[in-house]
Amino acid sequence: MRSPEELTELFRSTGRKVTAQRQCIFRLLQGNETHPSAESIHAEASREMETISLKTVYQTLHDLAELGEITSLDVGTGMTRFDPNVDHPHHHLVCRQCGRVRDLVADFPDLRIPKGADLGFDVGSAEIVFRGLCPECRSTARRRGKTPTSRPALSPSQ
Amino acid sequence: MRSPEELTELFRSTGRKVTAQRQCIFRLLQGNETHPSAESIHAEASREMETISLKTVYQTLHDLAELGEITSLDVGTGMTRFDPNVDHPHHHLVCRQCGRVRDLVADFPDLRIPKGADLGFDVGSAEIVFRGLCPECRSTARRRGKTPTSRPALSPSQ
DNA sequence: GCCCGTATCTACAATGATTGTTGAAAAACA
DNA sequence: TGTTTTTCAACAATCATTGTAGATACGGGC
Repeated sequence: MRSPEELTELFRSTGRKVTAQRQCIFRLLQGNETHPSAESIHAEASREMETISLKTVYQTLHDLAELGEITSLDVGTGMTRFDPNVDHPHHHLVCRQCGRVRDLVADFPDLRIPKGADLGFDVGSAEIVFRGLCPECRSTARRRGKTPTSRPALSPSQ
Repeated sequence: MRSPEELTELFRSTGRKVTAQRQCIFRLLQGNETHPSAESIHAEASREMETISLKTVYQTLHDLAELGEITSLDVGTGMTRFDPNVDHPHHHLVCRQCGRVRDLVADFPDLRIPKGADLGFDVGSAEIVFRGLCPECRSTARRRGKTPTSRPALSPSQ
C-alpha cells in the first residue's frame, strides 16, 4: 500500500473525494500487519472520530481494494480481513484458536499444477493458508491436551 | 466419507439417532464432488422431502464434520462449502466467476516452511486454493477482455 | 410389536457481518 | 464563495448461520 499522502493523490486522480474519515483509515492501515477486519479498523478509527460509521469503513476498504492498494482475504475466521501488504507476494499463517493472521514471507517455487490436473481451469493465482496455533495460544493451550478430532472407529462394540 | 449404511451405523454407535432426513443427506453427499453449500444440499433434499428444514441440514453437516466424515471449507464464496472427500488429501481450484470448486489431486512435497519463517506458529496443516476461471466461465468470459485490476499509475495526468 | 425417554424435527426468531437507502454535510473546482 | 457531486451517518435490510420451543420420531427394553 502506498503512503497516506500518495493515496490522497490517488483518490483525487481517480475521481474520489478525500475526507478526514478516509485519511484516518489510510493512516490506520499503513504498515498494519494485523490483517484487520472492517470492524477492528472501525474500532480504532472511532477513537479518533467518534461518529465514523462502519459503513464508511467498509466503503473505503472496498475502494482501496478496487485500486489494488489492499487485498481482502477470507481465511475462515468469520469476517473478511484486509491486508495492505500487496507489494511482496506472500502467504498466511492463521491461528485456529484466536484467528490471528500473520504474513508468511516465503517463496514456493514448486506450486505448479501438474499437466492435466487443472481440469480445464485457467489458473491465475495460488494462496496458501497454513493453520496452526500462534505463540500466544500455544502457551494457553498447554492445559488441555487437545488432539483435534480423530475419526472414531466404526461400531467399536462400545 | 463412508457409505450411507456405514454412516447410519456410525451415528447410532455415537449416540446419534438416524432419521430419514439424515439418511437423505448422507445419500446426497456420497460421491458428491461439487463441494455443496448447506443451501444447495437443502435445495436437493427438498426435492425428496418437501418439509426438511435448513437448520436440520446445517446440524447434520456439522455432525458429519465433527465425526471427520466431511470437511467444511471456506474459499471466500460467501458460504461454507462441504467436502466429503476426506480420504485423499487434496487442494482446491476455485472459479472466481461462478464459485465452482473442484478438487485438485496433486502432492506438493515442497510445502515446508523455511526455518524461522513460521513466526513461532505450531503449524498443523496447509491448504492451497488456486483461483482462476473454470472451463464454463472461460468460454463465457471471452466477450469481455477482462484483465482484472491492474494498479492504476499514480496521478497519471489524466 | 409397543412404550417411553431422549434426541431430532420444523418453524420461527435472532444473530453477526455486510450492503442498500436517504437526507444532510463536506470536498473539489470554478 | 457558490455550485456540483460525492460521501457521510444513521438507519433499515440482507444473507448465511445459529438459538429456541414445542411437536414428533428414533430405538432400546418390554
